Amino acid sequence: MKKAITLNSVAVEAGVSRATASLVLRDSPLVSLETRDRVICAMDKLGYIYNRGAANLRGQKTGTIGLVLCDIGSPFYSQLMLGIDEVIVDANIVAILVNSAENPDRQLRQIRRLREHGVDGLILCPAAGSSDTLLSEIERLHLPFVQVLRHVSQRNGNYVGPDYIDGTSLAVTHLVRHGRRKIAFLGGKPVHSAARERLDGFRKTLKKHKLKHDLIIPTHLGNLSDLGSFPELLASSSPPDAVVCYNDMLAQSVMGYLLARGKIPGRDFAVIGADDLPQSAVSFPTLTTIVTDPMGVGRNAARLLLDRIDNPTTSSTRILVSGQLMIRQSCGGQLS
Amino acid sequence: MKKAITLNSVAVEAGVSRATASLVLRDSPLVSLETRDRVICAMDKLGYIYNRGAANLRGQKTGTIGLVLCDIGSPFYSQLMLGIDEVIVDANIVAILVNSAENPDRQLRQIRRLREHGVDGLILCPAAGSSDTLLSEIERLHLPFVQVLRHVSQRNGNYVGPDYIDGTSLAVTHLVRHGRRKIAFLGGKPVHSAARERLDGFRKTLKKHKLKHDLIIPTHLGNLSDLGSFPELLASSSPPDAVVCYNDMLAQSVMGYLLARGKIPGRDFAVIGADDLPQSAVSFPTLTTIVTDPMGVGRNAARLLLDRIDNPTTSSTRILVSGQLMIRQSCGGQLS
DNA sequence: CTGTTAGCGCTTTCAG
DNA sequence: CTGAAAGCGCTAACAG
Repeated sequence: MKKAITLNSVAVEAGVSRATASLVLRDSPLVSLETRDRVICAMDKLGYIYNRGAANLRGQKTGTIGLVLCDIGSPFYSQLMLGIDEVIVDANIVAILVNSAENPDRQLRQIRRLREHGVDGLILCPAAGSSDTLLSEIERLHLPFVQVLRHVSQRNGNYVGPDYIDGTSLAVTHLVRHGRRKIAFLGGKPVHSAARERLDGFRKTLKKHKLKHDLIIPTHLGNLSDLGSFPELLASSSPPDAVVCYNDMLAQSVMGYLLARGKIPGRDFAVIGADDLPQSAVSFPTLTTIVTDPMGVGRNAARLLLDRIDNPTTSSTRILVSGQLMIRQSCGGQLS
Repeated sequence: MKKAITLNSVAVEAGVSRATASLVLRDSPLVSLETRDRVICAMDKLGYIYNRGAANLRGQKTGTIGLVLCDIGSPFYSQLMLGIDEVIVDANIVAILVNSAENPDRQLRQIRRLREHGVDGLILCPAAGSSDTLLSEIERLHLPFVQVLRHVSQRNGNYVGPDYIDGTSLAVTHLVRHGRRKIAFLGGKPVHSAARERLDGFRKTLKKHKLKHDLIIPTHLGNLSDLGSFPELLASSSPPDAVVCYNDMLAQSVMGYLLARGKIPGRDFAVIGADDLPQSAVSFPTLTTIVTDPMGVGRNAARLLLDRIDNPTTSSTRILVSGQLMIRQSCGGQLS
């Protein structure tokens, strides 16, 4: 390993002091043009690389944020990251990605690790089963944070997520308007706020229409081929005529299941998903879905976090990205 | 901002010197049990947080690696990250994720930024159109790196990727064996090695079977609804009877297109994808696909990088994760 | 087994 | 406009 090129060597090469070189680094207007040029030349010549680690030691901010997701394997989170990336890249900030894998212990370990690395803040999608002490844990670390998609507490902490209640409600209303009367909800147990809110919207709206609202079918969301008791229900003497799914992936799986049995979604049975993933626009049938705009959530979350990093004392904010329904063939749209 | 808790305050609290406390931090056996306990107690009591940034200033390694992807929005990359995460998490290493968005300039900027943050190495999926100076650029930064999925140069630099040539070849052979004679390739221009290798495997194998091998349809992969000239070709007087697609997402889109026109993939037309994404096992029809094992690629890449970080001088390694064909309904499998 | 002493590479007063 | 000097929090010899 050859000797590293430090700001000092640059300064020597340019014939100035280290302090002056440092000023050039940060585009300070206090340096003469001539000197600046000389320093910049020296940097190029030596192949100088700025050492942020050293700078961080003095300054407060590291220019990194932590991203704690519970399932980095899911396409939905990819979209979220895209939105986050879009805003942090302009702020010259970089994201450290860790995976809690829905495991609260691992989640905490990873958060601590992030803290050791000195991240300026955290975007966090709390693992299912996170205890409500999670937030105070993070606060004890003096880390600004914003929860996305799920929240641990109804009141505390910043939160950005889709309006699941409203979205699910829109979906149910749409189904009812299209004459569906026996509507099931497929997917997930109420293990976190995002699932609970969906179920709330589902029940509430069915109740409003005086319809049966207990057709809730849990599945293991990590496994797309798990449709829970849906097959049995479908084969029963009074099968449902529509299903709202936890997300698009599951909805696509249901559509596959129906098609394989000769039922055409959108004609014989209505299916609605949630998320509006790109593939939902090109499948057969195309999928009617609750738009949750993960990129938008990501953008908002990142912006909120950056703001909180600069103004740590501001009180908690919650941003609900309002949902809308993308109507396609699987319910309501024209089947070609 | 209250005074930060440093190792020094811990040492004072525990009544030892900073050096001793530092030893405790790193589980050195040179500290008496009794002292160790006292120090650990002090840490807990004070809520001490290890400052890696400061440690990095002395040591060589930061315990971070950079992950430079060209499209963090794609589900395929999610799987890759899952594999990488699996191995680095055990090594107590954390990944900084950046997105080149297929833009070589942005890619270089991001790599420089990672370097400033002191990453120990790089896992890099080179953006389409990366010039061959990219590798020397990175080497000049003294960064160990491994390319994944695509490579800039045939010979230089570590590389881990699926065996696209072989995989595509398997697909074509399978189609021929099932009586398909007019086989098209859908998706992508040969803008990077991963695309070129697919096309090579495609042409080579068709040639071997003495079949027409020029039915190559470029599409814009970022847009799933872009099927290029496929619709026209299908409507022409001598349409193809099978298509190998660049990836599963595109294959699903094609299947949607076919179904919407009353053609059943696997019966009237054969479709093969690539990647074996989870949804390909539950769609209708289920998708025959070239398994590229993104998680496996990720695992191998991460392992290779960690090895190269420890042994920087070792010569370049290339790992081809061999492909296989997952046979399902869209070609060869039983349509229920 | 524990303490002393130098730095790592940078920023930041404070004087020129 | 430029330089000198004092750290940021930690590790790594080297002495005790």
